[in-house]
Amino acid sequence: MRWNELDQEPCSIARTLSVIGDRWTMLILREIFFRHRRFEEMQGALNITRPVLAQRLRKLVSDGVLRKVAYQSQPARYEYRLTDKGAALSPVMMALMHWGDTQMLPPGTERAVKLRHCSCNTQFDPVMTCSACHEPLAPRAVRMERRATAQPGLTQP
Amino acid sequence: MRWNELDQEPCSIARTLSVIGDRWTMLILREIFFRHRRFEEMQGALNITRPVLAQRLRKLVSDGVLRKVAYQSQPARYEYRLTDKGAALSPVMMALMHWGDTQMLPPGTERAVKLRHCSCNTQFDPVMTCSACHEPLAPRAVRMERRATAQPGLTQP
DNA sequence: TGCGTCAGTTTAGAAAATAAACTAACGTCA
DNA sequence: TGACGTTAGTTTATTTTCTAAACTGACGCA
Repeated sequence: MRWNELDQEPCSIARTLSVIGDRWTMLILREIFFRHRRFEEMQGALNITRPVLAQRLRKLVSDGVLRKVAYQSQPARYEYRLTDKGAALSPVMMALMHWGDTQMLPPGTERAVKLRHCSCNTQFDPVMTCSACHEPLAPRAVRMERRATAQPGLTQP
Repeated sequence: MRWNELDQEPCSIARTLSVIGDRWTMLILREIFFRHRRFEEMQGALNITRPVLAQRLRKLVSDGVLRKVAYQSQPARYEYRLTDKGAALSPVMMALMHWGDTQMLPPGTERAVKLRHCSCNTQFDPVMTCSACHEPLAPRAVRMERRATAQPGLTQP
């Protein structure tokens, strides 16, 4: 399978990865979540090459994750902001961050980034819970079940 | 920045992406979450090229996300299973899936994959909540705050 | 002996990323 | 007026990575 065929997959994980699953996109979005919204700002912070940054921003805009907002004219200059669709990625971002904090950090190391919940104004950890029973989801307490119908390219003999 | 320098970053998102942030790794892990654990099984289901699959599995094992478990000898054959560190990625997987379900699916389309919570035996949606107030986290209700200390390569004037 | 299965490796060509320089539109300073 | 700086890219040449297809090797089966 070629990467650009991925958005045709019936699986939501595949479709999501067709948007954010490459080497740089989530890091670009991290910068946006940090409110670094401009090209030079992101380029300097990430040390990403310019052609890749330009191409990724273009794709994120065309995928509806970011939108360009003019912050000056003459010359026209735009910054990149999250759409609602992009803001909806925050659970993904938090989950990535929390895994790094708990699984990749040498014990005793302080975390580089903290999360603050605006409505209760507290530092917190993100906890994934079950919409039915509202309990936290233990790592092996979840089964992913494929629908019975044919799923070309994904089924298994 | 080269991709292989990413695991040196102080940011947990960057460190996580150094493990799972490339084009194929999360799809391979999806197969493992679906309990497709063997090379041929994954290769057929994903239509990934064999050299890439072999290299990614090798890296996931060396990163401690998967482990090889013998399922026969003569010839020795191994399958790939999640370690605890790997199983801890399930919130990431669920978050990716939920974003795809809610943001990428044409309205009215049925979801290809459902989640079942073993302890309450119900189909559910994953809900990210605040560890402090236990409320669901609204998309824009979270602030990511960088620690004040110097973070080479990440700070911003 | 020959075929089939599984888990890869090898090789050649295509695609993508990197690094460094370049472009373009403007604003400022002198 | 002209040189320089800022911002947001694009261009070009080189390096790296990925793809596709074939090949390897250990065994089981008939």
